[in-house]
Amino acid sequence: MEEDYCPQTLEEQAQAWWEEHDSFAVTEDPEREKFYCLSMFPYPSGRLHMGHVRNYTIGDAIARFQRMQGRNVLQPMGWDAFGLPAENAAIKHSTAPADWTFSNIQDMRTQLKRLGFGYDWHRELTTCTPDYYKWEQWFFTRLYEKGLVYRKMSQVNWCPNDETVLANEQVENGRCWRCDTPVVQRDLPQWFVKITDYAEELLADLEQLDEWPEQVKAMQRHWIGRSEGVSIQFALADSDQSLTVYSTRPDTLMGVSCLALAANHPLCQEAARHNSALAAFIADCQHSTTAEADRAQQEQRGQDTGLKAVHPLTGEAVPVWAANFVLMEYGTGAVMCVPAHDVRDHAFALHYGLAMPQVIQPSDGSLVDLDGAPFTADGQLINSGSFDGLTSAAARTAIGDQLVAAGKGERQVHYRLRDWGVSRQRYWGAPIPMRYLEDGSQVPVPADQLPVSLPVDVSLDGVRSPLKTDTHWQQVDHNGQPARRETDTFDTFMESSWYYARYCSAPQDAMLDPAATGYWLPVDQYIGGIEHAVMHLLYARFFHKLLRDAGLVSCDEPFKRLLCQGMVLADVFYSIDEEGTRHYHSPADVEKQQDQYVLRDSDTRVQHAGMSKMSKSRNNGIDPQPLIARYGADTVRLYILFAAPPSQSLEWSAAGVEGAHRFLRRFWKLATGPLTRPPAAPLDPDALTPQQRALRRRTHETITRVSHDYGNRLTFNTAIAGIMELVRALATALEQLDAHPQQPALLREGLETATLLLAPVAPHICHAVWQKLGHEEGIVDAPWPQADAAALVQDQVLLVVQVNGKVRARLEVPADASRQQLESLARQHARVQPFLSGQQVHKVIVVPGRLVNLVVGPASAGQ
RNA sequence: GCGGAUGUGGUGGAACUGGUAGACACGCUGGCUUUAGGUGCCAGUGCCGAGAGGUGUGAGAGUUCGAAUCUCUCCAUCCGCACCA
Repeated sequence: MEEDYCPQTLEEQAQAWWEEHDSFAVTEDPEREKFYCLSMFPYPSGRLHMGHVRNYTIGDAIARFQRMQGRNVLQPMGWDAFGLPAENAAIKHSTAPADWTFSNIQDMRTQLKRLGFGYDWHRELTTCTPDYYKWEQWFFTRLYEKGLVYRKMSQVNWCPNDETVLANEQVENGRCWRCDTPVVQRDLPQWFVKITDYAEELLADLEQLDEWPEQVKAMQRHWIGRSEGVSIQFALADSDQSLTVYSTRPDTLMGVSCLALAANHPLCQEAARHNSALAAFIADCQHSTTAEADRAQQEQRGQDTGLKAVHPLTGEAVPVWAANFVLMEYGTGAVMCVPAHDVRDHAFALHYGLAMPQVIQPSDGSLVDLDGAPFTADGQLINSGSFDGLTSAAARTAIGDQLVAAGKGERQVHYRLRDWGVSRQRYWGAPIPMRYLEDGSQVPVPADQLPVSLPVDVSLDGVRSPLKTDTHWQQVDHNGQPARRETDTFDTFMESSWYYARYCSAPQDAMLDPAATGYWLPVDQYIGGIEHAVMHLLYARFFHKLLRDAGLVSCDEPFKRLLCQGMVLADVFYSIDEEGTRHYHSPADVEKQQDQYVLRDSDTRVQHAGMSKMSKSRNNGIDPQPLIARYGADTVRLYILFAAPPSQSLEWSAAGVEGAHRFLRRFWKLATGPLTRPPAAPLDPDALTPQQRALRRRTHETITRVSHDYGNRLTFNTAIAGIMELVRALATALEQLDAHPQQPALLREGLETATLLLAPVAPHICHAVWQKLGHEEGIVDAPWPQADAAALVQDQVLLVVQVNGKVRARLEVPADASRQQLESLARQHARVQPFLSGQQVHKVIVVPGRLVNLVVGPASAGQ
């Protein structure tokens, strides 16, 4: 009767069964409660890695669990198919990005199917196909007409040797990754979407998202960065121009020692024409990347422009500097420096010997040593003329009022959030649907001429986008006038901002079907990596509100509940060749010899660069395929969920996969043994022995625990541990199968329960077991087990007795014992007595059902 | 630099609400089974100690009858920082 556990055969059969029954195809059914379970779709990089496996296993387990709860579950899958790696691969392997991408999709789809994920493949979408990006282009032209899209100059990383734009990722230590040329910043006209118009709503609606992790909402709040302050005008001496700065600390206005401008601020550029030192400084500032993380770590540098501003309240002259830490893209490109009361300004002033007037003192009047550190807290004003003595808060009002009255200031709400730049100077993306007429004006492509298809039969020279060199493609007729196409493509965050809605239905003649989105949205459970906590999730929330305002969706937020899984980390190894280029090596090819890492089968030493998330660019993805081939999909799924709770990051190691597989073998052995025979006598809970009642309680406690872990906590590791305990208890009890007439039915109930509880995680083996237990219907549609309250009742509970907080005894006590009884049982216990002799009990803490703590001390006459 | 997180045995982790630290696994040690084995089963396994007991959750302080859990300072690692996705 028993047979060997053979996952390869069994998993193929289960998958064939699902395929045959089209088990995961769903349609809208207003009679049933819907559940939309969505995992972030992958970039088709070639092979799945363990990060994908983790993400999709979590999603599939949730989807299957919700389905067993009786819900109408939608779980789709697709491909975030535009992006930079396709261009790099195309250059490296001389293929077209489209061919490479579609071939990767084939491979990865096969891998996903091999893992047994229950997707409705009828809804599969691929963002690089015109039937998808057509609607994105259409929507962009609607936004343009609504005034939510504009074009302005913005900086990019530029390689002067290759004459091409570089992504931040393609800049290594300020140099081009291909030719090692120092990168410079360059201004290009680019398209922006006005996300700042929605800043307030994006911030306020975070309050609605009570099933999002607090940390993610905190990150989004900081990213949006709402602040209240005053914009202050400084006139320029000997000029009719003026400078505007924004400050949240107008109370420090009397402590301004200079204004600082971005190097590419127009006034700086102008001043540099007669100031060679300044011109040199500005040129030097161009040798920097646009990445804010890099800039923030650069040494602060500045240069006096020679210009003088006029303090708006005192009329005193204030020097104007150029500084590398001021961004033209952010705010007005100018800030006021108050070295005594701001950390960054303090460092800057120390470095350049600028004045550091103190205008705030601590409220308690204590002295501060400004040579050491600035005083950044609120306090009381000094050296501020008529404002002396005011608190910071009062001074912010008073100084603000005075500036407003004088017409030199305005109260403003500012956001750190900047408008979304969607232009990319790359080939492999959705063409931006705009045209330029000969008079220089810009027009959107008319709806009936969409999509603007991306030519796919191209070869890449490694540097320039084929769109930029194809003058034939660029020429287009616009209502009888010659026009030129926009050659930039969209940021790929555009595609990933609305795919979740397109899954609901993909009409040929519309972007979305409001009836379908009305039924399915919002997504009930969204699962993806914590690396997307801000950008993707904020852009998608923004896009959703745009869709709502266009009447295409009806809710305010796209994702009801969010699970951010922690990264799966792997070691990063690299070597550097004679030309100084860094090559990343897969951890699978590296082995440790003594204290060195070397490439397998060679003597080449490699450097270890710590651990990081699995990525194509660092070549540290771990392919699940060898593990699936050896152990089967169920083992891989079980292991990745068992290894850690989903939200925690996980340093990849295959140690322990064996244990997961061993458990499935044990489970299979239990399930295919004598318990496949239907029990002769039905279960009668009243006829059980105390020992049998204990086993039944364990079965039902496991139902409670696992249901809570799957449904509420999303901690699959603890759920699996619970199932393992139950299976072990059943296997032990199986030895007494014929000892009692109730035993077969009792064990049968336990086994069926374990099978149902394990099904969301290891669906193939559970599918097979369910059939062997005689069920006609697939376990995918079996109802989730319910705990029997009567089985959960305990009449004895464990009581812990502590003396001064240290555990001295454990004893079984009646569950309904009173506080007095518990205290007395504790005091009388033989193992407790020695710790009480000669001591006086000062205090007794009784926590019913848990513990008694006796607080004792020396018996003294005085007390 | 800024923002967010994490830190518990040799290893992954558990302890859900301030109340038994180390569940469940991996590994290791010993034993049994098997012609043999990389299979299966049983027992042990935080550290110190013969034991009684002591001690222990990154480091240091604090609150509490009681702290892995709360507060403060510090250290390390990971994620994000707007053109990787």
